[in-house]
Amino acid sequence: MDGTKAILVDVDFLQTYLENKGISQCQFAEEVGVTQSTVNRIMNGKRNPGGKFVTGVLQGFNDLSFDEVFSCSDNLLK
Amino acid sequence: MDGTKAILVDVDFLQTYLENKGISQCQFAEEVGVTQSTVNRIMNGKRNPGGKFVTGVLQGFNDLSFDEVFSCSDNLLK
DNA sequence: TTTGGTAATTGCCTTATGGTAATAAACTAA
DNA sequence: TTAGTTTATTACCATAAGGCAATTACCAAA
Repeated sequence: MDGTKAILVDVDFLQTYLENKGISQCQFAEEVGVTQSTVNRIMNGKRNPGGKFVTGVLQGFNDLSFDEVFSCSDNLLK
Repeated sequence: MDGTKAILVDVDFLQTYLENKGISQCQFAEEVGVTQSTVNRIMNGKRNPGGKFVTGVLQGFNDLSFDEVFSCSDNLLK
């Protein structure tokens, strides 16, 4: 909706990762330290991930790296 | 002030990097796409870097990586 | 059919990020 | 000394992230 920069999530990658590990959106939320509502909004492109989400993912899943999951680009929110 | 997770900046690293390159806080701010006030607040630990700052740094300075400049830990704000 | 787990959604609220001045202190060069 | 640059600070404001709670829909297993 605007041209501001934001951290983006590779939703497809994350989706696949979670499916392969059999982790539900709800479990994921808990591990990351945010609510299911927050995860869902981010996974469906209604919110950009903030510092709390990014940190939670990287701390909660040590096999994931910033560059794998996130990228830096322009805001794509609807 | 609280125990929430946030992205942190390696201020010493960034400070040194900018000094070595002879880049002022103001020039840096412009390159990153935020204001000098925002850069200053982040460099002095009064604000955590947000998505705009992180993205601006990584896009504006291709020789910098997320892992070099940032880390994921608990909020240290005063 | 009913239970249970999951994903999707939404309204309301709080807090954090970032902008916009504007100002002050410090330092350097002319 | 004065002008210019840089860093630090601050009050006020707008917007975005995230929580909370509740609801809906879907689908599989008992």
